[in-house]
Amino acid sequence: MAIEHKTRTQLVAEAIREKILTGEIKAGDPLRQAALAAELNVSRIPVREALLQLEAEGLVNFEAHKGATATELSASQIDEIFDLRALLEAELLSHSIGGLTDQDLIDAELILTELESAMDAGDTHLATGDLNSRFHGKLYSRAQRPQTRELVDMYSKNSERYVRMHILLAGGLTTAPEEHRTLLAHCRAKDTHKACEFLKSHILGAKDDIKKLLLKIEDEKR
Amino acid sequence: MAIEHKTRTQLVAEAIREKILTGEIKAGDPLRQAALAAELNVSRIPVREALLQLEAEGLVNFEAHKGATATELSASQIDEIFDLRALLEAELLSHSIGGLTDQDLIDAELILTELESAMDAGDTHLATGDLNSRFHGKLYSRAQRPQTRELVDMYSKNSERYVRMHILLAGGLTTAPEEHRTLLAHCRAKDTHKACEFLKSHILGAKDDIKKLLLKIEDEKR
DNA sequence: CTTGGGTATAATGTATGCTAAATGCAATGT
DNA sequence: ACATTGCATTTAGCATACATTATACCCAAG
Repeated sequence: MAIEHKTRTQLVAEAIREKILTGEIKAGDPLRQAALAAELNVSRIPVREALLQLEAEGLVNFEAHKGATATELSASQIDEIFDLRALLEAELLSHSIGGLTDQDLIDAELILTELESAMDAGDTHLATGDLNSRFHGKLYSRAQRPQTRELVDMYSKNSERYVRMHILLAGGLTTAPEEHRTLLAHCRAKDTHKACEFLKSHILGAKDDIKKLLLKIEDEKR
Repeated sequence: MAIEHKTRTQLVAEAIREKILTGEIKAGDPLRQAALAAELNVSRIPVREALLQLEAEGLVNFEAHKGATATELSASQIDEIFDLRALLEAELLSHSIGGLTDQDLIDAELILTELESAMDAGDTHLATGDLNSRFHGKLYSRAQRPQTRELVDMYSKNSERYVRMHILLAGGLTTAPEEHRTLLAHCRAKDTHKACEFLKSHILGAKDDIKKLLLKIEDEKR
């Protein structure tokens, strides 16, 4: 395997992205170029370029001459993003489900088992982040829709911090873990329609939970 | 209206975008930072930042240490993009159609009239670019789905150059202009289902035309 | 006390120049 | 003749330095 040279810009982008996703940088916080540059021991140029990338990912807003801030998603924006996710992920799944091999399904089940034991161990961070997206990703892996996939990944990443926040504040996932089992079963049965509809309601269900919480928080601000 | 100060980066981005959309820069062409900087009388920094933005828009590929190239869309990528557009634009329309006012519909019709006279005058550039997107935009204007809208605009822009290319090579639009009238009628009737289905087939029809041409070109390369 | 304008300051935007990586070519050895 | 290594050239990446813009503050006028 070839070693890869990461540019400073890429490293900086990863660092800032992580800060935003973990909540170290909260929504609305201003991102000062000079401060970040000093902290990461680089000049402002790679910081600026990283911020531009993150803007494309929807994690920061970049306003000319005013600087960057971590994006603050309103309840209505969350609403829209999850609607988009439902739409796009169902589309992906419908294109992928026919091509899923037995091995793919076994792999997905293994990830699910890991996910469940992570949940039992109380590691919601791992369960909702990496493992969750790996499970969904496995189901979409045969879609051969790279651009759609990219969009889906982007929006997943973008909503991840809100899912995490929800877990913190609500004290756990409300979406039942057995939903994943059901989804997997539909995929096994190659029942595209049922699988997609179930996936949509799975995503929209998560949305409703998060939105409720967010609306409450928005209210409390007044 | 507030006057707005455009940064060099924005100006450069617009300039390069235009070059790509008009075909002055062809798909696959390398974009040399120094050359662009010299041509536009700026330093390489705004050029770099503009290229990063354009990468987010999908118009260029940016590879570390190798430079940027105008994205080259294969037939299968075109396929996927138009599928996405059909999906997303139908979604937008479904959210917008109920909110469309009489005035909106009149405005849309006016744009359509302009579009038709531009077509009669042989100005396909204007008809397919600005006027076409303004017509569709008017129909989506009440959707209150800013993120979806942004995606749709991005993909429209991205496919525009292929539509133009198609017109050049095929000697005209194959999609009948009266399709727009039909779509408008469905919107007037507030028939969401019919309007969305019609819109989808409208977009997918355009896709097929362009894909055919693209496949032919790809074949001819061998 | 409020409002308007001008200046100070802090932040972003951009130019210049240096560093480092990738590519092509030539020289050397097999 | 071919592969391989090293060098030279080109191009991108980045740091430093300077220019420009926005904002906050102060002072003066109403």
